[in-house]
Amino acid sequence: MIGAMQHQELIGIGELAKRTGSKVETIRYYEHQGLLPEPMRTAGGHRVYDTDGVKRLTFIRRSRELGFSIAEIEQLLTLVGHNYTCHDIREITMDHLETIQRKIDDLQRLERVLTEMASQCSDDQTPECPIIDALYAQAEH
Amino acid sequence: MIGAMQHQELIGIGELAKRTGSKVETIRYYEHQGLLPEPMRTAGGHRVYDTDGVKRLTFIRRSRELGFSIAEIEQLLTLVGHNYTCHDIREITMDHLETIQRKIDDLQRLERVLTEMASQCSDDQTPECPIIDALYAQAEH
DNA sequence: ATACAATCTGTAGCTGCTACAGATTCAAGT
DNA sequence: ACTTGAATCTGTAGCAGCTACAGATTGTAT
Repeated sequence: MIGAMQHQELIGIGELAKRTGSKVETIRYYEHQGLLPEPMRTAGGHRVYDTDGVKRLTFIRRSRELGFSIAEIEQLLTLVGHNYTCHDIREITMDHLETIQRKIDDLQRLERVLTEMASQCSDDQTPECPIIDALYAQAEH
Repeated sequence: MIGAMQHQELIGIGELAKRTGSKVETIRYYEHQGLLPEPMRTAGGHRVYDTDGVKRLTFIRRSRELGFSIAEIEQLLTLVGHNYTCHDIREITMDHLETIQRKIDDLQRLERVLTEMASQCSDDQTPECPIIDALYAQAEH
């Protein structure tokens, strides 16, 4: 098959930002971090993107929304670019899930302690406050 | 009553760090941020702390462990130094609780989505992966 | 041709530390 | 008194993940 050159729509960074729900500065930041490859440029030096750029940035943004770190996204993208298996991807995802679950646990512990402390407050106009007392107390552990 | 000068134990920054479970650099950071007042110094310029220093830093560390931000701790300490009521303190605490609960909600939403995605994985050696498909998909909202 | 928007690079700021480097200073031992 | 070696000093840079400028240039529409 002789490569049938397809017409690619070319867009600027502003349009890319709009289509992916990013900010222009964020796109440049990802490029600087190596998540996005250096794009083509106009004669004047403005960045030009094609459909691949939109796809890749969509991937990045979706991953960020799911809380993946830049480093994790780099892993995912490297895998996707080379030879990946569903197993590999699932493993990264499960690691990430564990991180999230640990954070949830930590926050829920804080929530319990703070709720307990606030419940002991009289909530009135006196300067006697169990919260302050607790904060000054040596942490016993 | 003639002021009975009490003997105050004086300690260096290393000892203060040990007693409060902080790092030396963190203490200097808090000082720079205005959370800790500038302490006395030895002739040579080393910081010297007394019991008040220990108390205040304990307060800060306990607050940080409960997830209060530097700004919130500043508020708390200002209130404590002036005329505070239990109500004031409780209000800051409840605000903080809401922030934490919002974070928990966000993380639990992530957890659900990621778990769902991972559950659809075949987890085998093929390069067909629902997670990757989902990440490339335009977020529909 | 000209106006105005978009983009360019580079740097600094945010949060809460942590980790250096290179220069003192302190405390203990001899 | 002298000499180590540990502690401390100041100042700066780094981490994550952006965001927000400033000041210069380019693109586009009329």
